[in-house]
Amino acid sequence: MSEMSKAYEPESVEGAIFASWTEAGYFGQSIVPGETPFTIVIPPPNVTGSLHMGHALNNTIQDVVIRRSRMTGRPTRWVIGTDHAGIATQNKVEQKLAAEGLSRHDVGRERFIELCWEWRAEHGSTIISQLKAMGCSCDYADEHFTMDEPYQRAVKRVFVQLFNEGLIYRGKRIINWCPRCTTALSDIEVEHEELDGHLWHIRYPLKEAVGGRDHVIVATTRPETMLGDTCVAVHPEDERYRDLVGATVVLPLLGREIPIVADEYVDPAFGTGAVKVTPAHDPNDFEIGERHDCAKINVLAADASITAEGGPYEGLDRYDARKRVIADLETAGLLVKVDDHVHSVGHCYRCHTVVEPWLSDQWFVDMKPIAAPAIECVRDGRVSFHPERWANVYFHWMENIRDWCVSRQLWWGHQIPVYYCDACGEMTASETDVTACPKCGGAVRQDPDVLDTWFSSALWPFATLGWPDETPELEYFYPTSVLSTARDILFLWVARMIMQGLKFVGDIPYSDVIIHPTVFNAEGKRMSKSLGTGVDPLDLMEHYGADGMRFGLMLQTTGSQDIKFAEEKLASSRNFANKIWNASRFVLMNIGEGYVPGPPKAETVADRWILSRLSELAETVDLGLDPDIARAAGTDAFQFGEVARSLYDFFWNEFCDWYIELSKGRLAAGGETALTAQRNLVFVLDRALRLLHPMMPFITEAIWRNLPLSAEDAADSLMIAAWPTGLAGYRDEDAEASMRVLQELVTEVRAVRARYAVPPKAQVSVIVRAAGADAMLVESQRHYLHELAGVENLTIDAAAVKPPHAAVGVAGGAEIFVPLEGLVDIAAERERAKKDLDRAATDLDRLTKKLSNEGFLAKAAPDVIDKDRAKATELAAQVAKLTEQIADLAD
RNA sequence: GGGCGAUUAGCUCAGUGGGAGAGCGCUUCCUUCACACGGAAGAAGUCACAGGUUCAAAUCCUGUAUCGCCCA
Repeated sequence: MSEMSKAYEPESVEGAIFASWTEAGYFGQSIVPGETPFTIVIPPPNVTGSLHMGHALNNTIQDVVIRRSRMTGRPTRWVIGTDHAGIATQNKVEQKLAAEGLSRHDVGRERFIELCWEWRAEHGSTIISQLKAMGCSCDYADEHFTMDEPYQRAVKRVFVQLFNEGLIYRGKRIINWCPRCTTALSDIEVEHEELDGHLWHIRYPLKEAVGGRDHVIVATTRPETMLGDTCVAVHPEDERYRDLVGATVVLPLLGREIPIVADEYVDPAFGTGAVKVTPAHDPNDFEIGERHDCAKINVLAADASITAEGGPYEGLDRYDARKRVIADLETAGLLVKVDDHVHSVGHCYRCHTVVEPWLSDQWFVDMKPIAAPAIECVRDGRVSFHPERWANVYFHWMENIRDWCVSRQLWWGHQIPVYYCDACGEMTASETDVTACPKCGGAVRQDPDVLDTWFSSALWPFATLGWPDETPELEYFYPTSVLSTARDILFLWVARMIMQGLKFVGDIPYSDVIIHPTVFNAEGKRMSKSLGTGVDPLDLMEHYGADGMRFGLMLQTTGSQDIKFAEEKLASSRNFANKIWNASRFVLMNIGEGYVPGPPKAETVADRWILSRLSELAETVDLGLDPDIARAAGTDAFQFGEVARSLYDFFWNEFCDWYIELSKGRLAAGGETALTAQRNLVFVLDRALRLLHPMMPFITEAIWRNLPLSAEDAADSLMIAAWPTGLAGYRDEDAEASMRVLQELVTEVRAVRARYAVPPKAQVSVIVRAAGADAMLVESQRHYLHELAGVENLTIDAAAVKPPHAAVGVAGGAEIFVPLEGLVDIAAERERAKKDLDRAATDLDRLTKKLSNEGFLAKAAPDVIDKDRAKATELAAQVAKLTEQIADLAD
């Protein structure tokens, strides 16, 4: 493969590799009877969206898991598609219309929906193509959309069944209203933010004085809502107001007469202890109003301007109305004081407009009966969260669940399948279109509202597999295996998918939920396109390659709930890709024409060592990526950061830095020696590329196709090649211990060379003072010292004497002398040796104390004591040697 | 108000009972034959703070501080 460039160039590789996967049809996986499938449904990205860092991370995670699974031979399916995103899509199309000076009302509902479909056809595949650029191995041929015709059937089926079971109802309630989107929102679509505001104290005059008092003072954060006040409430036990209960107040500005009521809800310690009650504009006031039978006067229109109920303030925007109300109260001498006050204000999660609690007719799902089994399946372990702590967040929300407002005053979405008969008042829910009232035969009209987008996306894990039909896909792939998502989606989606899956399919939607960290920018701020604090994954892929971006993200994916995005990790990942490329280039360049593939042979210590290290790596990767293996081992699954680091360390610090270097001499030797070295290099590289593939699919595929493999190892593509197994037998503690000593020896000699600036090509003589097993070990590694440290004459002698002009060092049980006539600075050597001695003596001291501690000897694990004893023995020897060396260096 | 997370080298972070680690940055040396997106050697930490448990604590417990997130 002489055509391999000197540096890895992702842009010249990625497109062709992806095209080859597509052409070979590796993405779509069909049913294989008898095999256990592995399935992931993508959390459907918003159809209006484009790839952001959260997507990049989440989809890398899914691809890593699914690629590994595919290589283990399980039939895999990664279901892909997008979400119709009611509010967001409607906003996009309305913006387009606004540019032409039109509103959706100008074009009408039917045409508007057509325009939404057109918009989707034009822009809806953006994010899918970006997933392809990332290398994601989704089943692209089976793309879904939450407004597809079959999907619409699923939504209707769910709605009608819930309706018929009495679990969906219509009611006039206080809901969260976004006056910009002009729709209701559910509680969890409202984002609360602490804002600096004021607490206005307002004098409400009594109609008739009571006990000499002619007014009551109320405190409010929202003075404009006084236009809708229908009572004033005080706590029943509040002595200050007891005699005022039952009295009548004349509402300032409007003159409406309203009662003073006593209600337990009022907190006597807040404000003045007397609160104005606006039942149509506050959920708590609504409750008070219900208890005391007060009127509910709606003073806000859908756009948050004042209605005719607001008298002279009609037509004013809510904030202008506030200013006018305050000014008028002040003029009237009714504004007592204004305090600064921090309070929590709800904002629309889509457009960040301040939402209004608003009284209106909406559809609700009764959640408690559906929630119970969904709590149970997490309690009993059928569904696991990763990290585990998210289960507690889930429980807390599910156990305090409130009814879900599912109607939205939008046009784009699933129109509520309920039909009203004006003649007899009958209300019919139906999966099929209703044209006449089933009761009286009169004309019907369908409810104009649509369902919350999340209502439909909650069905995603089974609606994408064909439900409500009993398809073979549903039978085979459901329940799915893993769901990966961000923590802010836990309630919006995960909880609801579990509830709906259990309710409608009778089984959990997936067994493992990954809650991945949130990606923040380098300053720890939320990434936002509008604030310009975001980073575009496409730019990152251009700079670092898709693999570099993926691997850099995986390095940062730890158990922490936040990632402060570190671009330098992507840079080091790009460098890592280049390292992989060049190490592979080296291996391929050193395989001759006549190379015959064959199995590896653990011939040398280095061979045994690298195979042992490879074996441990494979185990780490399996534990980190396979939830079943992790469960069996009792460890936490999905350790992406640890897996990435292990791969990096193995490939760079072990395979490249040591094993490849140690193989150079053998390759040069030719014959059988070279052949064994070649086969071992190919074997380790092959297995390493397989293990790396899920995280770095492009570069590993590009290299792997050029490896000369035996028939049993070969495959058409790395993507479908076998996942490494059966490496456990290569574990070899002795080889690892020997290599540690060699590495110490080499590092010592190199350090001497660096200290005295010995030219790279110059050979040095080394005298090692060692006896017994230590001497044999060094002897066996004689040639390695030559190759790795430039050692020409190696003398191993138990009775060696330090030459006069020599640098000194200690490695394991051996002493090293490097004679450097004319170069050695005796005083500097002595200082350095003293420093080493200090360190060794301190460690030895600590260990000696520990080993003479009876508590330690009595209670510590035997292997810990043995280890410490061995260490103490070695340290004692080192101290003796260093002491002697220092004495020698005196002359 | 309740819950969760974080606090370890200049920066970003691993490490969850038994020798303080990585990447980036920094210092010195090296274009040697896979790679300068590289190699070799090195400097650098009161593991936030205070108690406690333990033979042994960065790691477990309690509390405090600071920062962040979620819920009410």
